Amino acid sequence: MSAETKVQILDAAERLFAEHGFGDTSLRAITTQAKVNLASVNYHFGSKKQLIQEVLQRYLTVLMPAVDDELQNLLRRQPSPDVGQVFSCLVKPLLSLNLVHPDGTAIFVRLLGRGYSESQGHLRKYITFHYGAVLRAFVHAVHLAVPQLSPAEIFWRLHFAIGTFVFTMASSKALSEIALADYDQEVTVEGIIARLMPYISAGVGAPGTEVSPHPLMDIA
Amino acid sequence: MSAETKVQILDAAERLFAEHGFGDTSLRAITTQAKVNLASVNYHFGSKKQLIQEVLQRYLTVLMPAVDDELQNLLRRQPSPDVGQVFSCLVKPLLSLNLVHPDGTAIFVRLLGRGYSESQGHLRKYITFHYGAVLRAFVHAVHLAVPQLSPAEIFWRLHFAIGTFVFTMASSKALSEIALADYDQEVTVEGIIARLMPYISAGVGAPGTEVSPHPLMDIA
DNA sequence: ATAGATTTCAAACTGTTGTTTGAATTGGTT
DNA sequence: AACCAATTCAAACAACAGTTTGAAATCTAT
Repeated sequence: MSAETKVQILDAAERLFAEHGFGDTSLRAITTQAKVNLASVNYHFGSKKQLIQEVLQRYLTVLMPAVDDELQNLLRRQPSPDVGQVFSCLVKPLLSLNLVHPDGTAIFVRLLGRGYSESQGHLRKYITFHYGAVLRAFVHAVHLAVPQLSPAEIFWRLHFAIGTFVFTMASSKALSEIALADYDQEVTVEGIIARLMPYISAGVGAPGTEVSPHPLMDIA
Repeated sequence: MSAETKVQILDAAERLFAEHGFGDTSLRAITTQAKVNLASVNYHFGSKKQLIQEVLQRYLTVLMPAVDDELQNLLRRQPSPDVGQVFSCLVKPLLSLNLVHPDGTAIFVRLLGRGYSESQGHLRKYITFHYGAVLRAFVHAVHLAVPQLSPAEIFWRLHFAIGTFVFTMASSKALSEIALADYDQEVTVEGIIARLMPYISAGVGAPGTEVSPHPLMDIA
């Protein structure tokens, strides 16, 4: 029954973390919802911090290799991809999280948003450390798609894209409610992702403006 | 000396809120940094919640009327603006916050990011209630710039843009450090905003794709 | 069936949070 | 100078956080 308890904790934790954030979700709230004893979190995971890590890990170990596969597939059949194609490599892997877990895509992507804005760069470092190769492959593919942009420009644009994505997903619940009330739109995660792609593709692929980062030095 | 204490609390609070978020900043941390007594927060502001509100208010009362002015100026001399011109209406008002307060732009925009992702829609409602007219004026201007997009599509794109903006600014400190280390770029808030503009303009102005929000209904 | 390891449980512990209290101090007005 | 209101202050408050404890219960393997 050990595995049972661990899974119940992870399932309850990911939902509460996604909805209220890591800091504002207490272990008591998690164990109550998971119907397990309070102490079992520390018994099975050691600490709250490690619980958070395992919650994210469960998704990352599925997502990242899938993204890597998609990228390799794309570049094999299309050595000069466009931006839309590169970003589309994220779609299927993201949606496949729905098969791993009901509502998995939405939950993971909200967790990602929380992790990026709450953990002061902790999550970023974790991903960079454990999945650096996949990240580099992705950046490389983007570079193939928009070779006219400098590496620095690509760096910024990619983080803009992450921001667009992560923020939208973190607020997706509220946004969906507004869309339903104001525009009679029933919204799904797939729908939001589909709407995001043109925006991100156009943004990342926008004409480069190698802005001087030292406006005052133009005078000197 | 009353005004003195209030201002010191607000100044310390906005910096700590911007850096660590609202939930993870204790009143004790604020009062220590402000060099005032712990109880003075409740004396002058009533509660932590109201302190947060006043911190944001101090900026919104400067920013929003300025944005309104810029929008009216633009539409008067350019009844059919493009997307870039509309979003440029945000730039000067945002940078003017730097005059109100040292580093005001960066602080405010980080607060905005925190508020949007942490306060579960509380901030959004506050802004909508108090500055609904300015928001509508902005949406109207965007509609003039991209009349081919449906109101629903504009709604989504604007929130994508907010996400891009707010997330970038919330992580601007970390991003600036990376940019400096990896690309030898000294980065300022002005520089980031300048880089953001082409991305957001291209994203919001991207060709519309009125995606079916009910993918399964296509089959039925 | 019994011994030993694993897991659960209620309870307590330690630290921190926002808030309140009532006395001490300060400021302005007459 | 004397009074009253406004402000500051140290201290305590209750609620809640994550974690630890040691005994009870359960499972596993001989």
